[in-house]
Amino acid sequence: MLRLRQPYVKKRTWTPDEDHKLTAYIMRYGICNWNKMPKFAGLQRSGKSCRLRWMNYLRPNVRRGNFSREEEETIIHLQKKLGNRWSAIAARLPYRTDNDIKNYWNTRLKKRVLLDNNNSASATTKISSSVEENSCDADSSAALLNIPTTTDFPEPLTYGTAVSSSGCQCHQTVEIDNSYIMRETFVSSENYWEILSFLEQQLMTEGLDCEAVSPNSQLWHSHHELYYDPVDDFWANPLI
DNA sequence: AAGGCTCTCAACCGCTGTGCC
DNA sequence: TGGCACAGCGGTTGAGAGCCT
Repeated sequence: MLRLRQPYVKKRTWTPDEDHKLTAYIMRYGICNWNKMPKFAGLQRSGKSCRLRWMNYLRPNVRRGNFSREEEETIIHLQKKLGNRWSAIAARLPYRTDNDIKNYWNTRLKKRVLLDNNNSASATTKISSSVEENSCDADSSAALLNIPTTTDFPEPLTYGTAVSSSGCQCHQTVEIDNSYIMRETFVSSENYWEILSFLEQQLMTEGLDCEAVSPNSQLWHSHHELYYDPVDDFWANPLI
C-alpha cells in the first residue's frame, strides 16, 4: 500500500489558550465526538489532534516526568512479552500514556536493552527473570513491581451530585446542572484539586469559553444525542 | 560566542478495528 | 453484506533544548 505523505508538515504546538479551551470544553461537556469537538470548542484543530492532546497531556490522570526504576523494568519486561503494543503496555502502567512509553522506549530503554544484550546477556536475563520468577504473566507484574493502584490514592471529593463506581476502578460520573455529565477515571488527589479549581473557575467565569457550544443550544443537543456510553471508556479497566 | 550535532518529546500521519445503518 | 464514520494504534518526524567543538 502506497503511503502518501505531505511533503512538509509544520507542527503546531498547542498554545495555553488552546489547551484551556479544550480542557474547559471537556470538563464541562465531556467527550462525545472528537471530530466535532474542535468546532464546538472553538478550536482550529482536527479531532485527532484534540484527542491526542487530551489523552497524552491534558487528561488529569497522566503522570509526567521521570520514569521510576520499577516502571522502566515493567516496560522492558512487557515490551519483551508483548512487543510494541504500546497501548497494551500503557494499560498496565497507570498514569502513563502509550505515547510516553513509546517515546521512552525508543529514546532510552531500547538502547539500554541493546547495550545490555551486547555487553552481558546475563544482565538482561536477570531483569526479566526477576519478574518472571514471581509472575508468570504480564498481568500480575504491575502489582509485583509496586505500581500504584487506585487504592493508593485518596478518593477525591466529587464535584456535583452523583458518583458511581464500577468494580475496582474509581470511575466517577458527575452530574452538573442536571443537564450534562462529566466523567473521570481515578485522578490523583493533587491533580484532582488542580482540575477542580480550574473547573470551578470555568463555571464561574461565563464567557471565558464563549466559543464553546452551550449545552442547552440546539447545536449541542444535536451532537450530544450520542454522548456517553459507559462501556466505551478508554480507562474503563486500566489494570487489565 | 556561534554553529553543528544529538537527544527528547509533542504532534502528525496512515492504517486498522469497530459499530452503525 | 458492504459502506461509512469514528476511535484508537503504532510509526514517524519536526521543534526545540542542551551539548559539543
